[in-house]
Amino acid sequence: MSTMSDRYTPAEIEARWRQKWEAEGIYELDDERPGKRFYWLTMLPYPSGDLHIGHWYAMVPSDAGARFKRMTGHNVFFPIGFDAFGLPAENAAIKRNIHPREWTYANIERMRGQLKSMGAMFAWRNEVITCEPEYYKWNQWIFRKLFDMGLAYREFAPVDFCPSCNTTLAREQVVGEARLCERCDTPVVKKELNQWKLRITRYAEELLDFSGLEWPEAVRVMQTNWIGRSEGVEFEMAVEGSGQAIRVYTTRPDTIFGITFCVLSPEHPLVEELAAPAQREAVRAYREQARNRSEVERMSEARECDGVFTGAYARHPFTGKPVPIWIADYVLMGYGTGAIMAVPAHDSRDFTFAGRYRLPIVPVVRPAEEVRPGEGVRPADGARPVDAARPAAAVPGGDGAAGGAGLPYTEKEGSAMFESGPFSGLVWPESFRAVAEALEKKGTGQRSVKYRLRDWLISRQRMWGTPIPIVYCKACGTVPVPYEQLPVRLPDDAVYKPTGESPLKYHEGFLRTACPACGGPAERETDTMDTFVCSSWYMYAYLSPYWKRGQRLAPADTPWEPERGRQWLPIDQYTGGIEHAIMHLLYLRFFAYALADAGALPLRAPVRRLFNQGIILGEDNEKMSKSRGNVVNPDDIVARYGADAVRLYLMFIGPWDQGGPWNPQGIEGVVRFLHDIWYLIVRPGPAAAPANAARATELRRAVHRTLKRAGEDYQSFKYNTLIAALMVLRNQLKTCRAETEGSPAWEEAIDTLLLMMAPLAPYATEELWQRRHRGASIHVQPWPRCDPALATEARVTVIVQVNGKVRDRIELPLGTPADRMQAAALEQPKVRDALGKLAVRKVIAVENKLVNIVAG
RNA sequence: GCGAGAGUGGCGGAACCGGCAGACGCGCUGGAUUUAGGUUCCAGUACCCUCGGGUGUGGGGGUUCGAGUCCCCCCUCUCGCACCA
Repeated sequence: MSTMSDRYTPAEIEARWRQKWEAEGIYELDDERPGKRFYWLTMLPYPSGDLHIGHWYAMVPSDAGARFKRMTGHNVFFPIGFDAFGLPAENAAIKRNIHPREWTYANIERMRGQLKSMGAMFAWRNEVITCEPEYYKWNQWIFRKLFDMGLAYREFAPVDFCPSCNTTLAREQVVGEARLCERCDTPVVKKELNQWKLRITRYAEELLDFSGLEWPEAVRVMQTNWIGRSEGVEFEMAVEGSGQAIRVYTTRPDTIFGITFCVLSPEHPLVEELAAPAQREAVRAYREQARNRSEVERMSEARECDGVFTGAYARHPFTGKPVPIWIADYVLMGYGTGAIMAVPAHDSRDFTFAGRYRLPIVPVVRPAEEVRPGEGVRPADGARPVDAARPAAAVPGGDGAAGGAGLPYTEKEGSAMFESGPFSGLVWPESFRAVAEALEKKGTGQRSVKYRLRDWLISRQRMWGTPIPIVYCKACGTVPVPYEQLPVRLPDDAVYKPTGESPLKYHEGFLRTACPACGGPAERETDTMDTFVCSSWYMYAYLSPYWKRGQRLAPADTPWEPERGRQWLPIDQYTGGIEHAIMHLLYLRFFAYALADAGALPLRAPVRRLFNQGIILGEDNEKMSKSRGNVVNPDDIVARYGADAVRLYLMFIGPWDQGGPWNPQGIEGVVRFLHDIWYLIVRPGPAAAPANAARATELRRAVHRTLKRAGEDYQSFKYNTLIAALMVLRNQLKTCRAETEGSPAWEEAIDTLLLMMAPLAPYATEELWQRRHRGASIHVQPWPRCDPALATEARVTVIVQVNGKVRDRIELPLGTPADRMQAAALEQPKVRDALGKLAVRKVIAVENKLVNIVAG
């Protein structure tokens, strides 16, 4: 200590304290530590090999929040781990002819060091690596559990396939209108395959319930839209000349009298049967075309809705009139019943379709105020037989001219039915209810709720993932691997070839097994699980990593120590990127429901409070990417300025949820700030001026004002304004140093400043704290107490306006009553000047703020 | 098209419930120190101006004693969803 330099040398200081904290384990999980338990979580990183500035931006402010929480008396658990399965490892393995594990663990090794340089209070002893068999055995256990509960099933169906990643994807992993792979931006293709899915749709309704969750509005809205609940009516329409009926689904039963045709999805099972002999060939050709249509074609902007008449007619449920049945690929088999009633006057897609094939357009709802009482009480004439094979002009009454301006009219709020028989005049939502009830009474329809959410496809044709614990036996069929035989391990000697196929398919040792049911020869499932399975429950695993290591698993187990779960769950604060709004955050909630129903999890809402940080952009305000050459390497900046400066700067840039561009010059400001604090403490000040009591009191007020502000800003993650407030205090300390240094006020100011800064700049504050106090770490100190009397000013500056323009300012004691303020204001010479000859009409006085004199 | 969010100096951004617009920082300008550059320190920095003041928060209207903030209309940008019946 005697040779201690007075220079600020972050590299030396940071290495020293990092070592000390680690040796003392001050950040590790400790059930016995006093204080209310608080589980603070940042999303676990993928071990890509290099820590990106984006990782810093995600984790550093999160760490600051966790540290503040600890200072305010909480027993904080802030774990970290690695989401270690995934395709990049496999690609690297092929390229270098090594095992993906080698690549992955080398990256983890490197990233651990980088993560540690951040100076975060991670509880490293609870680290979890998801590609460990002791971790993924629980993925398999959970899969098995879901299988037993009927929540995991295998289905042969059209699925999205990424030709570049050579694997199928979940619906959530297909992005945007162009339908690109979420990982590699390649357009996905449709394939029909046998795939394992998790029945997330069973929880659709519950997933819409966010009550009690402090989650950002944006996430709640996105998830709600993704789940896409709609309330409608499903009803039967008899098909003429056959015993069959088609079931259609609509959310607009009030427009039912406007039906002019029906549309089945090309894949609808009844199509073949219904098609009239004359139309059979056209129907078959269209189905063929729809099946082969590539995604690109389907999405091309020039594409219009097309379809083919089947030659069959359905009967309108109320009028009994025949309605032509078409097939068209704008109707999807995967939603509703795969069949619709088409009301072109009140649905834009039906409208386009009707326009193209010149089908009639019959309006039956319009704004309520435009519907005259008693209008159109006779049954509508909307559904006329149409010989769609001939041009519409030749169809009696089928010239589509009934439409006119203002169509399609799709508004439902405030709309009323007309020309709809007994329903005419009914206004939404009465109109919905009345038609729905009528259909229900007939016995051919019932109200029905549909969701856009699809089941989660988890099969991946990749090797570096959790093997799906299923065996296929010629005799017994699909057999789940028994709990006690888990884990099904990945082979260590798989051969990686650039064929794009999973090596598991050719690994005899893995593939060939004995059927758990009959003992006969059987084959293992070679698909692995989506890595989002790992991240759907890792937060519980952190509590007791690799629980039941080396032990046999049983159905009644819990993948983590149950007592720990009861003590520490739910996660009190979760932070991470908004890009996970749908996938990870939806799967996580689904898993919580499923695990709770399995009796494994003691709660259904796993995350109480969520915060999404923004994205840090390159200097050019663009997303960082190697191709743009605007990537900021945190290691370089740490080497130059120290981790504390990088931490401070990332939090100073702007609101955390906003992200923003990295300005390489901007960091200088926080570097100066750190230097200023450093030299205020370690170097003797200027020759002391006589101690000044008034200055000292002023300083104390500033300190407590800042303390109040800092506490508030920490809680709402407003680090940018928090740091600005600390800088203001720094400026004041520099100004008043000569007159206050050495006084109790000065000492209080310095200690308080260090404590307020500790969560932001853990290294420098620890070093300075230890130089002043020697002993327990600054990071186990309590948050300083704020004196509210000092935090508020005794006197306030009141502005005086004349007709809304500022003319003067007056200093008044806090809480001066309005009439006294008014009197004081009117006495000011400047105010008198400004008033001149004007007569005072009115005076508005707002306590502690302003006086506005209205004159004219 | 639907949904969400955002438009404030040269730049990042402040501004609680409607009450001094531009805190804090970067950059820039001038000065001091320095052989020079850098560092550091001091002063200045929204715009216009006849130095009294005037104008300013994407544009236009409105409410109010008073609007960046509230209401209506419009424009621009970012994100999410998009044949979901």
